[in-house]
Amino acid sequence: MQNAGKKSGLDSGLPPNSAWNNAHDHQRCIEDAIVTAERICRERGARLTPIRGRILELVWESHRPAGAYALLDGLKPAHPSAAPPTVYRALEFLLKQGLVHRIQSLNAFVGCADPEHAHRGLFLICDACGDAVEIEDSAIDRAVAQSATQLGFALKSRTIEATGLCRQCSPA
Amino acid sequence: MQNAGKKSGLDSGLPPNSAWNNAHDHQRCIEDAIVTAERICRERGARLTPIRGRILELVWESHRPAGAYALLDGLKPAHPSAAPPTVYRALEFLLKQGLVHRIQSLNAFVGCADPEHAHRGLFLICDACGDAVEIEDSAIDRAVAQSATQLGFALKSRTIEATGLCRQCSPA
DNA sequence: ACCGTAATGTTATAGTGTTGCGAACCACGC
DNA sequence: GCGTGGTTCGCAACACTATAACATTACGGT
Repeated sequence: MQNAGKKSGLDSGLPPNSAWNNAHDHQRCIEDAIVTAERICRERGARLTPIRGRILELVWESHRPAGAYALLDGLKPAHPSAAPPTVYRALEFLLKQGLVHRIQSLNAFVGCADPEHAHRGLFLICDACGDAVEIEDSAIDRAVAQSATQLGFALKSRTIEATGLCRQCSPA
Repeated sequence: MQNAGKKSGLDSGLPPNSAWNNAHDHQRCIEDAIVTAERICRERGARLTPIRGRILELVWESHRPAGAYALLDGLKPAHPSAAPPTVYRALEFLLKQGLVHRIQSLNAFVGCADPEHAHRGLFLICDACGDAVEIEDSAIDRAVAQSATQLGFALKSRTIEATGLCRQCSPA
């Protein structure tokens, strides 16, 4: 269900999203994400302003990574004065709070399903439907950390992004 | 890049001819890369034209990922008519031949030290000196493949990019 | 020499991200 | 209430990254 097309102008030509979990109620997805974000920000004393909240909603409108300028288009109806820096500043805030992730290979952003604790995810991006899912795997973490350590490299951040076909989009 | 060449003891400590090894003879790095590229292209019937060769040289001038427009600047003296498409076409060719890699998080390109066989690397990028080294780790490959398989995801490609401080740049 | 394809030239434009500065806003202490 | 200082936002311009579209040239095979 994370249908494209609800109320925003985020669509840019890819096939409509198909949920990786057929049963998932995407409206619930969004609401949960917003509620959680509000709580987290309250706890941390961070300000989830209307602009930032709206960007977060837009990011969550689908599980497809959203580009900054698509987000800008979605923001403009409610905030006509919005410009690129408006979006990038909001994204910077959301990234810092761990509420969204950046997908480097797409220059785009997706909501984070588990913003409570810092984590290093692995993204699986479907070439067909465009959906990206984030998973965690401690084995990968260990393997990367070990490789780095062997070279005397002090790891600070890391991103893993994979492409392919998700179950729904795979031929039979 | 590092270990330009061939087999170096693969896992213990620094590769002998590493970018992160002060002693490494970088001129040799470049020459090896060019010679290898010429041979590979000859074997494959691919045409390593002057423009493509020059771009490859430029990419290899350092172990720091080079942006397309920096490469364009380097290309212009010898090819005054060069324009962005010139560079991107050359890069497309080099990428297809496996002679360079793209660093997604930097929108930049580095030479590949082992273009002989297809491989999925892991890049360690030093925040201080900017050098990027590519390493391979089958354990990571397996871990990623396993995670994907569990979700019914048919893996096609994957990139791993990590940042931090290399040994030379680490505070004692 | 001729033809078809690959490679390059050329111009224009799309897409992504940043800088700088000043005004508005907000929390906080007085 | 009233500053005051830091955060957020408006606004304009700009810088960087990448591709589209079409014309032209060079190469390789017959």
